[in-house]
Amino acid sequence: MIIHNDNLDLEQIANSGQCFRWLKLNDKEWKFPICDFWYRAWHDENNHSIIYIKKENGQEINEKLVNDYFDINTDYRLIIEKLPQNDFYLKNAANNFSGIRILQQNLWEVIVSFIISQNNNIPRIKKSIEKLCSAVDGRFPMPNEILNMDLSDKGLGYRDKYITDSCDYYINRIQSMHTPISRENLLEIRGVGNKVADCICLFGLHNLEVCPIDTWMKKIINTRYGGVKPNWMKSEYAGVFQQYVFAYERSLAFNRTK
DNA sequence: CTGCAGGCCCTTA
DNA sequence: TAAGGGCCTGCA
Repeated sequence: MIIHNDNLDLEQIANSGQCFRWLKLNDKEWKFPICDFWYRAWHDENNHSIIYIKKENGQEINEKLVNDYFDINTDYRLIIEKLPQNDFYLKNAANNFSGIRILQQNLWEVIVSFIISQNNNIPRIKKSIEKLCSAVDGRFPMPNEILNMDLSDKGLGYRDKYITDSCDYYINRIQSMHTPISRENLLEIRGVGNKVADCICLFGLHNLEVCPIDTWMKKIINTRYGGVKPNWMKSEYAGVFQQYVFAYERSLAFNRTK
């Protein structure tokens, strides 16, 4: 399968922090899961806008499934055009990370992943998720499967009770819900506070207007905007803009420590 | 050895 | 409504 898109960069997406199960295979190839199956993708050597994708098991690809995952129906170029033109910091961030997209990942996986992410670092988050998956043959476990697991060896720390709580909540409430899941619903889960709920809304429910405020965003508000939350954080595509400045600020910090 | 990492819960005031 | 301590664990 071939995708042609100017606003899709595998490296930028993999490092954006919205997904924890992407694997870098070599200089150019990435491996990632969509709906219980693994895929592999790489950019054309001569044209970065061309992305080749194949399924690991060699089966034919359901192209709609992959297009939905990469949110191909959303035009990120148009979103970037909408950002405030007088905000040079945000413009610079968007220009440097215009290949980031908001993936449409499985809601359940997003819920668990971001509960694990609280007060945690990325290597350890990935390790915990990997251990959960390896208990069920490498796919992401369903709530009832997690409830049947021994969680003590998954490196979850004090979050283990939050995970079992979310399993109960998913089985008893979310699965049978007739109306769309709301932020208030998510906050009912023990271990889900404002920030985690926002991440689930953005990455699991694809609410692009939601802008999670984490320690990086707080730092950005303080150092770049004089302690006042800029209006774009409350705009229609605040979640997308958040991804741009998040990646940008982290790249600056990374270069400083090198 | 501390400090802390993409917070949240719980208790106080 | 706000402030502060405690929390699992691994890595710098």
